[in-house]
Amino acid sequence: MLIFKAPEVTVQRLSLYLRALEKLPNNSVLSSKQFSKWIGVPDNQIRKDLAYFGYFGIRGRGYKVEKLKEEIIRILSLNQKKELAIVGVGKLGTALLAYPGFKKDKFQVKLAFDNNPEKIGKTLEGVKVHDVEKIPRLLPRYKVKIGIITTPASAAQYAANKLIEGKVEGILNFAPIRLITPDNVRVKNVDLSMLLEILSFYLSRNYQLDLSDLSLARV
Amino acid sequence: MLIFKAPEVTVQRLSLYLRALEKLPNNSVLSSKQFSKWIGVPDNQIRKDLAYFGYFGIRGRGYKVEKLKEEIIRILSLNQKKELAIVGVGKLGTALLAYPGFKKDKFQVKLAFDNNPEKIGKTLEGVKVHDVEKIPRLLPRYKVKIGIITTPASAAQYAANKLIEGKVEGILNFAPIRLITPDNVRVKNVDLSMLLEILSFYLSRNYQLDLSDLSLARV
DNA sequence: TAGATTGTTAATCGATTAACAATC
DNA sequence: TAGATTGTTAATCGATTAACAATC
Repeated sequence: MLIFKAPEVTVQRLSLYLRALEKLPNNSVLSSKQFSKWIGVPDNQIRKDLAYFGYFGIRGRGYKVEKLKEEIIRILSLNQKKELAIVGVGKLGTALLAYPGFKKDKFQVKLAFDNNPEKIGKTLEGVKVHDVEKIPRLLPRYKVKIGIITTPASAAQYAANKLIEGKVEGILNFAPIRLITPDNVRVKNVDLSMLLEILSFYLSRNYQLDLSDLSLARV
Repeated sequence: MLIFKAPEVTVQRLSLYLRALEKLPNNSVLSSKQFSKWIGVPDNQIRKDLAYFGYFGIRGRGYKVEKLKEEIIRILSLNQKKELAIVGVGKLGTALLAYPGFKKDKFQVKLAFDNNPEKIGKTLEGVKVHDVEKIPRLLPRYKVKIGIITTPASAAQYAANKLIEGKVEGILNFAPIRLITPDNVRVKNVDLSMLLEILSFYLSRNYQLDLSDLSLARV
């Protein structure tokens, strides 16, 4: 079946749907309308998002929770475990090593790297810290396809280059810098100071104009 | 002057522009074309983003770096220091307490909260940990307008409610849950497992179809 | 002045929302 | 069958990109 490529926001929402579905009993059935009301995403958007990948519902009835979960898991390819490597075990990197949000059954940090000789060889949160130079050699051995960069900005591009040499296909980047990567390596940035600056922008801005449905605002 | 409300992506890029501009000498002048080449954002988009807020350039010449920096700082209201509070001092919260990306001159964590009696009263990274129940009382005293939530998902909405009672206007949420907040409280989510799931989706998907400029893909 | 580049309007693109035929 | 809800097409909305008059 030929379909249009789904936009990334759709993939994002699939992840959201899955998380919600996991709170429901397997044998229940859910209409997009009910689902919409619960998670706050329009029902037609839910149906559209799913339609990019196939038809999973029953007309007149809704979606079987178990079936839908399975399908989303398959679409996101969460049926096989994903091994992770973290580069840069400062405070943030070390915290992420043991982050409970990375559910052990789906994502697991297998390798940690740093360039600080005092850290190399140590074991943090049960993960041994290696020299960054070893990234290209160790990654394939541990089947790591996703790297997490928690180095300072100055070291991030170098870390990315090593990860790319190690044949990762995805990078989660916490360093405040735009990485340069080949097209087949997807990067998701977590740019904390940018996020704070966005919040700063909206502080004390008056939303009354928005609420009145005017799209004009006075500077 | 009346202008259309700028979209959030524009605010996001302003933050990016500022970071880049800070690497240039104050007295230099930069055209949008040069800037574009450097940061990889189309020149007309740069001009459009800036035009939401005024006209800062010189026709035929470009933008004075110093002036542009000042304007963006003003737009993002980064000219006054922003105090932060962190709720939940587990590993991630503690790491963020000392996060160097929160430049001390712009953003500073003033308060930390937890509900664990063993942590309350301790001082971590130079910040004293208080009982979450004290959030509404302490926040105004420290002029905190932005809260960071690093609790488990199960405690996040309660933390958010307390922050809202304490009159925050922005929340940076690391818990994997969609918070419910009033319209005047902006939330930015950092959803690490969602980000990993997005990366997982794109793993091993072949981009050849994209590159050939077909927008059709075979499932 | 001639060349360059801004600020802004118009055209395009892509995602969201609305609407409804298909069908359980 | 009648009512409900999917899957999908069409309309709308909003952001990006293209184009260019204004002007340094």
